[in-house]
Amino acid sequence: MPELPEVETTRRGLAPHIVGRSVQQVIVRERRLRWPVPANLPTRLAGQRLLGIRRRAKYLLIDTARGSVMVHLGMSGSLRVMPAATPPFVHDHVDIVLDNGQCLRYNDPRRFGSFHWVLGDNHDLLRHLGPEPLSDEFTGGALYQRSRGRKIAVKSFLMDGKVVVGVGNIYANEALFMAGIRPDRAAGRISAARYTTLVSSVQAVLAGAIDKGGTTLRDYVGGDGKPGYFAQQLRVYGRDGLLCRQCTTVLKAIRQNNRATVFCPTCQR
DNA sequence: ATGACAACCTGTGGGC
DNA sequence: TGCCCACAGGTTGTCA
Repeated sequence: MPELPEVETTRRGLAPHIVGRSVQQVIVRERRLRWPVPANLPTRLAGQRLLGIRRRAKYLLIDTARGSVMVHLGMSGSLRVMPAATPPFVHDHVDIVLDNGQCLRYNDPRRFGSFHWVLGDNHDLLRHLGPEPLSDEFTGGALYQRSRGRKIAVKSFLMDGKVVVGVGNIYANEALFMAGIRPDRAAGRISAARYTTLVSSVQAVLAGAIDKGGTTLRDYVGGDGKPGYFAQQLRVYGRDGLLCRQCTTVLKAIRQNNRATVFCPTCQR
């Protein structure tokens, strides 16, 4: 479900409800996520005060004085704050019970998400991540250099977490449309100038989506339980067979690495 | 090193 | 109505 804007929206929604609170207990109903939920997580977390909540790529890091809980929402995960007494619904796998009668509840039908306990952000899953897309390190020049000699399609290149983090299928499609670049063009055959445009497009699309509270296609809700409204702004994703909003050409769908790609054959070259 | 692909899961929607 | 298949917002690991 979530790409970077949805994770960031979740982070912003949760922060006011959990930061400063202490953890009373942790209830793990289902350990079998992408990786098993660490057996010592409840012990590590119980009694700790939550000092802050950060995001790195699509990971959420909830800090305590002893270490941090690292949560990934995978494809279908969500985190919500609710009264701890709320009866658990199907796929409610983890509760972090707070000291005010509320709890932070993790739901994930597909169980592609994960929980880790990390110290000092030293974790293999964080180690090899590329730059944040909304940071100064994400530049056209860097993309251009890194792409030389690569035959991989530019869309796949853009979705490679070692190149830049947080750009998933929806926003890769949208950013390439905005930049006027065909998703199936070889990454190594795109000019420096066009990569500069692409960086701006990625940033504009992600920032715009964060501003709208993310994209709700089916059932995504942020930490405050509200859906996102970016779906109304989508130019190509999910619009194959419909007309390009810019030139009225019929949008074309292809599959790349078994993911849906939609683009305008006229506007994107 | 690179790039294509399978794998991990459940739920939903379309076609028949 | 029911059944089967394709597909869904992600990422890692394997293989050629």
